[in-house]
Amino acid sequence: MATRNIKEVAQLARVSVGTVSNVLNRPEIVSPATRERVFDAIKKLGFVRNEVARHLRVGRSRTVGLVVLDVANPFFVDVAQGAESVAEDHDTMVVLCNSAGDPGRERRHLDQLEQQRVMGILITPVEAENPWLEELAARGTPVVLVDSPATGLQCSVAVDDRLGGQLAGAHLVERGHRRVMFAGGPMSVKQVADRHAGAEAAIAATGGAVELLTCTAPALTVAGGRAIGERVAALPPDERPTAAFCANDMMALGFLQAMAAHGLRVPEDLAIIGYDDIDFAAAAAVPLSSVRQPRELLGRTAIDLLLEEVADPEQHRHRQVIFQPDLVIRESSAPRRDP
Amino acid sequence: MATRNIKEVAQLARVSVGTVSNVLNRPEIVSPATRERVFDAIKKLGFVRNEVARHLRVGRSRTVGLVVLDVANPFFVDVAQGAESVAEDHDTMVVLCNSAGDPGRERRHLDQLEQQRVMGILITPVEAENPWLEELAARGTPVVLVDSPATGLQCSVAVDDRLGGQLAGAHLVERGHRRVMFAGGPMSVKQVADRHAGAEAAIAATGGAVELLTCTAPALTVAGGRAIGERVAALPPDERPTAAFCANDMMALGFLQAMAAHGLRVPEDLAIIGYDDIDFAAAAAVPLSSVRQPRELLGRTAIDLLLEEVADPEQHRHRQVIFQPDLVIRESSAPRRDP
DNA sequence: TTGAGCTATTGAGACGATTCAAAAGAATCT
DNA sequence: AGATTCTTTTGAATCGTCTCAATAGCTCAA
Repeated sequence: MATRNIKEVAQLARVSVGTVSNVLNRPEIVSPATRERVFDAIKKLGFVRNEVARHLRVGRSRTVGLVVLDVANPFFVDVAQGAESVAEDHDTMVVLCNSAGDPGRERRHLDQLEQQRVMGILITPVEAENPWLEELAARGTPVVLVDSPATGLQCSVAVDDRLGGQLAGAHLVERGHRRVMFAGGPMSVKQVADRHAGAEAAIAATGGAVELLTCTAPALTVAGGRAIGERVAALPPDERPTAAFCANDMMALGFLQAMAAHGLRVPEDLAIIGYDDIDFAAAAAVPLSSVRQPRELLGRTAIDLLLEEVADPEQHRHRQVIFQPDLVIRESSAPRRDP
Repeated sequence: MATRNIKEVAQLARVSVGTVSNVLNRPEIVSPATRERVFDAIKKLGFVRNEVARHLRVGRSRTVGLVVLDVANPFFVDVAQGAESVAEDHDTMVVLCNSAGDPGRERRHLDQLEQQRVMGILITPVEAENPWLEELAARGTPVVLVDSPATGLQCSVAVDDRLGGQLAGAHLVERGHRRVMFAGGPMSVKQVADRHAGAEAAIAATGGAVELLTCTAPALTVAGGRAIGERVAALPPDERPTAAFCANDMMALGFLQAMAAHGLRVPEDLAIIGYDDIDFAAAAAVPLSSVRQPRELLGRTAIDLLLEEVADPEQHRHRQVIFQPDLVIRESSAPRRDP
């Protein structure tokens, strides 16, 4: 069935198109009688406003893009929900795009979003340095970095990953571990590098009493964690670390699975601590200790900054918001029985 | 910075707007020299094609909407990934919308998608009967139902939930359980009703030897499962079921948490089986038995059907595709030690 | 009766791309 | 040179809505 347009509505209601448009956008300036006639016509024809044409004319869109590193990671789903809850109040749509850690996919999503002339973009970039993002912003699409370091050139919302790493590292040290592994992903991902640096700092503070091994997987996924876990399980017991700090909870869950598969007990044989404190962390085979981030708040704040910039681009000053993570201790890093 | 348009490009390259458009859409019909000039101008100006205007003129959009019941449920994330993988090959965007089981939110998302004139909508509806969806389709937006019963009026992709329920029920019966609980959500959700009906059938087949209790939570979430688990844990041991079939894995995880919190052992004191076989099911405190659905395939097939309809609306015949679930047995429903 | 001061309505441009019939140019053949 | 074909390029019309200056209709006062 052909979709109806404003002109057909105008014809049926015997008014001009301008009036129909007024009924749609500023009903209060239209006399009640005509307004009624127009609404009737709309209903009779099943007219639905064409947002595309409206957008073209008005120039502003009512959607924002959210590009995340991994939709399968509940952390990002929570960030997205935070963003959406705010967007909803502003009658705005959030389109969720998954870069899956692939710069190519990320780039394609950004192109598409820019072509759609979205109101703005929230993004957790794959790579820390991204000139493309700056050009995008320079061409007029506001960008807010989410869970990512501030470059100063745009707004950003992040959690102090270095502090998070430090909390995790210090916790393991305090539990008496002397050989700790950092199970991470590509160090080109700033989050990973920072969490690692934090852990390193905590361990360096022991003055050499504790050793830090670093092992990386190609991606921060359950499979990545499992792969590293397999390698660890294959080590002779005396070379094996007694604790692992995983760059996120997905990896920690994979690591945990590998331990179980090889009959290693957590935390007795090896303690684990993850990062993000996703809801599934508490439900894991051994409830996971983790570094919690304010996930929804991250999303909410990001879109707040974006809306602020859109509302008044002239006066807007870019801001870098940083939240603090905190430690959630569960069974996976419970104190070791004395050896 | 003002965004450039085709006219500015044309001016700089000293050709007509028609030629620029040709360079963009059918470069092969433009002479190499002009093509080069136009590309140079595009690069110099940082021109980005306005997809909104293009869409308005051409009439077809390059995005499809996917409305799911719960983004926090990895099942739907996987369905979305399946859909996106196909969409990507067709240079199409999938916008993910979360109805969160709320008909109001669902309705608002549908309105928005229709106003945006998306190419089509994939949806797991909140309610089985939905006249609104039919009107939407009648007005010209193709709709494909996902993981939902076929109404015959549109395409649909589903998994046989009744069979799934039957598999789960039969499995528990076969394991020797005589008092089984179905932990579900609103029966108005067709999936829940069907899974329940399947379990009921399997149990009825025992000729009254097995008893089925039914308990529902307001939503199919971890919290919902936990709430039901709490109630069960509070029952005196001899009234307590010996097994629970949860309407999905999220609930099963919640149920499991409640058991652990009250010191009940799974599967010894109470066996659990979930539904969906999400990745986290295998990583749970007690690895969950579950009824597996072909999640990504569901998404891929749904968008295939949609693209088929869009490609040739005249000749298109609506189809109802149904997949078979299968049982994945893990520790949470391991055989009971003989009492 | 005329004019001023309202409110309600109108309708002619945008907005930025695509399309396509027609014109212009280039190449080939008589 | 002129006719014929083929290749490129042009530019006006179009998609559906919004905006805004202009107009119409009304009331009230002088």
